[in-house]
Amino acid sequence: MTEEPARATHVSLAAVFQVRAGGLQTLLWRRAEAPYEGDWALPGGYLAAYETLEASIRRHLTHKVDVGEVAHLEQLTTISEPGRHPAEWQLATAYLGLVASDVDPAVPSDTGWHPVESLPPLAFDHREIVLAARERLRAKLSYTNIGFALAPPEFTLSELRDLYVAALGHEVTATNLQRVLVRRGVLEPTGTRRESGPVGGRPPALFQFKRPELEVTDQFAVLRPPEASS
Amino acid sequence: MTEEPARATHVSLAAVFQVRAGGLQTLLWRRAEAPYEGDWALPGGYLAAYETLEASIRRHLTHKVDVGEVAHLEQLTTISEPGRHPAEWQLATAYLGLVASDVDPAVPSDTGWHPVESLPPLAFDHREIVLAARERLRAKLSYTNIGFALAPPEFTLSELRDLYVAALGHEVTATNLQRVLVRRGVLEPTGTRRESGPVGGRPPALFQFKRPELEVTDQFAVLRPPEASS
DNA sequence: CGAGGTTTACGCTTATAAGACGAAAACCCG
DNA sequence: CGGGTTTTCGTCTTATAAGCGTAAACCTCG
Repeated sequence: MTEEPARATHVSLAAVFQVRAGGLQTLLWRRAEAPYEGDWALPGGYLAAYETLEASIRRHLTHKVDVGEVAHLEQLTTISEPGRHPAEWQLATAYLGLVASDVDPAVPSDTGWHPVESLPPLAFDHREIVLAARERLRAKLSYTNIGFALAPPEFTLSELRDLYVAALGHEVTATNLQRVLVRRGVLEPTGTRRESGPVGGRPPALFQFKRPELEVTDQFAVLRPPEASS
Repeated sequence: MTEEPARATHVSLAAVFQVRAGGLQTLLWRRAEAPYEGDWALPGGYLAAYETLEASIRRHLTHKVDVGEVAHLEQLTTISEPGRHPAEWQLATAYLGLVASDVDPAVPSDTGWHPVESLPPLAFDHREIVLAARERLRAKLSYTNIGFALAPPEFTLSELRDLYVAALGHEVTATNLQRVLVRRGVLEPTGTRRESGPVGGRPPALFQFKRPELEVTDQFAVLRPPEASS
């Protein structure tokens, strides 16, 4: 029995976040065709033959933003509700993308940044995807070094705190942020300090993330194994 | 421009775990056809037209195990490497399934349980999927109440500890396990105690999980917001 | 019926991590 | 040089987890 299996179309989508104007914003483009003509949508598009999902989302992102500016990209989930597209049977694999706050990539005229706090009407199930992506980001800020993808190469603790505040949506004290990140070994001072600005005040020390690859802090593994004694 | 997008085949797969004989084991079946004829493989199969991925994996699991015994099922990731199937362009969405330790579901003759510690040669990329699923399980044991899906409705602390030991692969002290889980409010004593067995010893108290739905402990959100003062 | 063995339960102590707070440091401006 | 501002650092308090020892509750066997 060699029946032909059913084949759905498949798209890759990405919720690309950047902290702008003190808030978390996501990249959207305005659809010019039905369905959902005129609504805003996530960047993405059809998977090409023999193409990897990650290659696909990178290819489609290229049309909306310089993909070199996307500091982090990870798969979230695959959505398969048959009614998610009104006209065809289409699966969607959602990605989370992050852009550092010190760049302002050029985007086409149909594309722009929108605060996640006040999203316009979105096409398909894209609103749910954006909110799920934000939850993933918030969770990972706690137990990984994913903050490196939101921050410039060098930054002061106040600037980093502002990024965390924007992404997490609640206050963060710079003191504790420093201790937590330094203890985990993901943050280190560069040794230099910024020339003080026009407002005065003590010139802040500059910090950087030690490694620009995603790392999970295993410190949150409660019931962890007993220390291997030397 | 209304080009036809490319369409891959799509399968759902599940790494179904159960603690058996003191170790974590996964459900495998032996392939009778090429490719990978004779190798062991994860349960799963083609996605049917207009079928949800979760419905698909449940349908395929039915052929290998009583799906009613699967206490937890969650999506892991979607794999799209074009070379993962030697003959066709096939995507795969992997699931993690858990079966409580007090049941022994009937399985077909081509299907059996295998210790994750010593897997036989597996077809396709199924070995990686099993190991990734185990990592997900281990992580979630620390910050969710997912243990309910591995444990019987009622259990002693020693039994629960044995389940955690088997799943985590390292020692766990019953004292700390109890304190951690009770503090999080996921575990509660039933009030009854088990009649003592033939070995003697103090009869243990019986416990149960409060809620059989997956819950995430937000306690691991470091840098959490300041307490809302009343 | 009591001693010894076994398993569970519980409380005390120690270690570590996080949050709160205030003082000191380092700069600007007038 | 004094006042204002921002950063930095240390300390105190609280919360959580781990280690450990002892008590409790049951069995069996002599």
